[in-house]
Amino acid sequence: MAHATAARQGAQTSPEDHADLEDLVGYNLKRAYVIVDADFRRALGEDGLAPRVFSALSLIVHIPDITQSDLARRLGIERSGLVAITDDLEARGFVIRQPVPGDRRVQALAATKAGKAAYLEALQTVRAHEARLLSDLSPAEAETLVGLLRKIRQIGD
Amino acid sequence: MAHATAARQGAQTSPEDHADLEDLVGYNLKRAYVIVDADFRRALGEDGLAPRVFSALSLIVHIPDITQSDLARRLGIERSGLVAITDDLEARGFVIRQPVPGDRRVQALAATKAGKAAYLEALQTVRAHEARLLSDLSPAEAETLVGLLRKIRQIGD
DNA sequence: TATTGTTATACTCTATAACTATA
DNA sequence: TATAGTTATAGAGTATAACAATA
Repeated sequence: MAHATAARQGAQTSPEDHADLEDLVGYNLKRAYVIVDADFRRALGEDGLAPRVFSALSLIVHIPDITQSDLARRLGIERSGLVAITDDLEARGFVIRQPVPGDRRVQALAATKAGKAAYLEALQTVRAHEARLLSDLSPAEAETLVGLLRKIRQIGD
Repeated sequence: MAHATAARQGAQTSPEDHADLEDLVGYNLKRAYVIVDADFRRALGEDGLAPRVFSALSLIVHIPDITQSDLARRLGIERSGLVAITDDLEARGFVIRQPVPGDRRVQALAATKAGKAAYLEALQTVRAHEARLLSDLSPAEAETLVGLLRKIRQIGD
């Protein structure tokens, strides 16, 4: 049925009109994401924090003694994916895994002094990167963009 | 210098405030992208077109005899990445590689009848997926979102 | 039985570099 | 020399499934 409808519409589609793709939210979302992601990595440098590592560090700094499971849930990724991220942060001396009294399965993540300082420095770099990348958007537009993206995020819960 | 500034701000940051991350465009962009990408794949099914294959097919349908190099440039990826995409579309019988008279290095890509029909059917599925995912956004908001994402894309040129 | 952290494994997407055949 | 398509390869990022320790 969908096929027949599609075929019927096909007769009306001119070959030169390629607005299809450019009008899709998903396509624009991905293209924008790729640009922002690449610029983030460029801004933080070859040996800098990867986006996902920066995000994890941010939550660890702000939520003391967060567990890996909780962190994974908040970041929207699987628990198993957090191991490499935590290893990365631990190897840099930014985070330590701490035993939790009362539940020996759990390891609480805590940012070290160096980790907190590194986070705040990275945050400034990230904010500069975003300011540069969003220079064509007014502050109001940037806020609108974040609000609209959050609406999409809420549906995906 | 940036370090000293960051350290100074650190003293003012309360541990409970984790607006940092949630206010960053990049973070929201990625989270939204992940959701839309996953729903796209779900909508088109296990053996359906992957997002990048759908995008390529869209351009091939709309720009007859486009070359792979041109297509790669328009999609913002490397030439080498297009080989697998073209192989995929060719294996499905949706696209053929055609020799171009006058330059034997080039292979023009052309959508078959089946390819055109499959594209239009997929487009309907994609539009339904986007309508579902963007149900919390008004048509005006969706348009605003696309406009803002395009502004980001333009900077990354 | 369920949960936490972990490992092993595989898959997608992408890039870089080098090759070939042409130009 | 330069370009189009291709191959080989590697590196992120992610998921799934299974495991040991613990609850």
